Amino acid sequence: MAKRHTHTCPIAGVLNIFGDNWTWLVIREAFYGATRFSEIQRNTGIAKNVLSDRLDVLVNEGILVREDVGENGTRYAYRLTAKGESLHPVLLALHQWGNEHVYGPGNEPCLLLERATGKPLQPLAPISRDGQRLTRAEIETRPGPGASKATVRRLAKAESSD
Amino acid sequence: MAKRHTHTCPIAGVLNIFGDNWTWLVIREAFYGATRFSEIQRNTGIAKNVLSDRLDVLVNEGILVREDVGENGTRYAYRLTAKGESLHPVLLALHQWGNEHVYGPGNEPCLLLERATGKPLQPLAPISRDGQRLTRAEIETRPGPGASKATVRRLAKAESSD
DNA sequence: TTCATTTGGTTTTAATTTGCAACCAATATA
DNA sequence: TATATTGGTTGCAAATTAAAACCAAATGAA
Repeated sequence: MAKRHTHTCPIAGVLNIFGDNWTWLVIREAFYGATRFSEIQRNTGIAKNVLSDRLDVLVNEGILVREDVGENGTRYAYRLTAKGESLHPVLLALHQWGNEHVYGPGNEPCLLLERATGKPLQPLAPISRDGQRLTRAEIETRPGPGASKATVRRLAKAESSD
Repeated sequence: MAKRHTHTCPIAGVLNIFGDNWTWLVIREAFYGATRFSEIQRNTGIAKNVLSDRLDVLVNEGILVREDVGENGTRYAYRLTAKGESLHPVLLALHQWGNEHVYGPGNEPCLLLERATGKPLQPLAPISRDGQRLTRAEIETRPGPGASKATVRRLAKAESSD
């Protein structure tokens, strides 16, 4: 978290919020249903001061909300907002990669299944309008309305070298 | 990168490799086609000693390979392995989230399009065997063959509280 | 052939961040 | 009233990072 990325890039933008380890683990906890400070701390092993800081960041970014439970006291619940929930595909992709490449088939700590059938969830993949899986080559990366000049140059070069 | 996560969890496992900011930017560079040390350094702004360290990690993890170009000299190219390429869905998910939630519609620095049609790539989402989008509630998270006792307890609690 | 430049780093140093333990205020419980 | 729990904050030592200087090998230019 030392240095902010200043170039105009969606990935760099995400990393300015989720720059460290712990932030993702906090998000994981939120998706697993942990809401309390102490609960998150226990489950992740994060230092209290760091957790405090990261929760502030996530609340300020509108990814979590801090609710006052019990009743006007020193008890709070942190919950995902809609913006937070929209991180689900990111988390799924990380989860599947971890199962496949960190632990490997047959050694997954935690499986993802379709609840209706009990079958393994298919690997997350980009899909075309007509439901076909898209390869990397079938996806074009193009400067958008918010592109900087550097981005335009960058992408021109990347596309031509592909 | 200070502390390794020790609990058995696919996400924690990924974070032990991709724990920091810079590692993801290096991966982004690899996907954009940057192969050279100096090129990656210019494009990311990462300090040379840190880049050196991160490239070593990625090569050791089998995510990049270091090839000797030019010919047996001091020139190298870093390229994604198949394992590295399999990070594509993660990167796409990050990219789409950044466009949507960091920059916002109409201000995306970098669009993702289906090359065949020029239409925006659909948001990455989990789909069922019969091609239906799955909500979070339709996905079950269950201890796998490599689960620790802690994971089993954890998930039992999470599922019951959903 | 000599000299400068580029590449891909390593080393050094200072500043920043982390992990850890101690502490604390406000409730809740016995 | 005393004690425990929750959700933090504070202070400090240790680890990590950023920035700059330095360097060896190979290439290119004169």
